Amino acid sequence: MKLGTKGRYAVMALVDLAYYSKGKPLAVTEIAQRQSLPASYLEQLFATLRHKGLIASTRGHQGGYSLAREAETIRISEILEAIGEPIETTRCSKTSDTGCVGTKGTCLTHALWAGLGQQMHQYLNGISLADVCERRLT
Amino acid sequence: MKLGTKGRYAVMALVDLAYYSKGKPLAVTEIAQRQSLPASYLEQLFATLRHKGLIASTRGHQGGYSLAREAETIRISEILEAIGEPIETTRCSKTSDTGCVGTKGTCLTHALWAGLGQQMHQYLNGISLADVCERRLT
DNA sequence: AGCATTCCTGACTAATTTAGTCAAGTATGA
DNA sequence: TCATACTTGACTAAATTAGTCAGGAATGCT
Ligand code: FES
Ligand code: FES
Repeated sequence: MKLGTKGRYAVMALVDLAYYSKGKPLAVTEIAQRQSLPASYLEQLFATLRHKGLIASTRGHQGGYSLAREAETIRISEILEAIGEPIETTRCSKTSDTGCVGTKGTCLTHALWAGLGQQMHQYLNGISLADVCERRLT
Repeated sequence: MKLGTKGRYAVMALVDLAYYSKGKPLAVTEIAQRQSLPASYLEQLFATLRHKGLIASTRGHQGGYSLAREAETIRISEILEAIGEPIETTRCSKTSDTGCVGTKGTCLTHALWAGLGQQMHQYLNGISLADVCERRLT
């Protein structure tokens, strides 16, 4: 049950973006250096975040990335889902081929894992980028 | 952010054990069949669960495994930790070589992930095997 | 005693996922 | 025109997961 670098990096980068960008777009290399993340990897992540509409890009000289919306309105749960790091506590939902669906609909532990997933989602959905920036965390 | 089979299988098996064992020990193959889990894999898992003191074994004919303690006193969080599926939302804690510890102690998102981890642990710590058996889940 | 049953252990492996790198191209402003 | 910076896709090394397999050891039943 671990969080991968993809999700962590994405959130770190967006927090950095929200924190240091003053209206102007920031270059990937700048963010990568400041957060000590691999720049080429971050470029990949930013590409998908852009496709998902969380950030906007400006090309050419003085270009870079900026948040597509206000930091207050971007929730952590959104970022993780956009980057492809979803909360998967159950294994039965989608395909059902690898799923643990028994004869009686769901396995004995389904409700447990579903509850855990809901708990996590609730937490991450209640926190915005701005909250992290200003350290408003419980 | 996904739960591996190791953790899920361990909990499923212990729930089965708590649910179907009436004082008598149950064989691994029986549990594996009922929950449709790979038996040889489950044997491995049960070995480590025994070493951690969560279950007890009886060898020979009519042997099998039984809970070492009352189902009411075994928390899900214990099982996951025992089986080696810990909650790892941060990456800085232990070794610090792969950690994302920046110059100023902790990275910008540390508190966020720590909060998530605490949330998860709290949830799983508040639920016992007996709770799952009797479907007392929120 | 002998035999079936069941736990017990360690080594080994195939497949998947993660965590990236790298190279080449495109757009932009100075 | 040139340096800057985004954009894309292909490729890969390493780690982790999810098991299998073979053999051994204890126990109770007949
Ligand atoms: S987790 Fe949904 S059926 Fe097992
Ligand atoms: S998660 Fe602890 S310092 Fe980044």
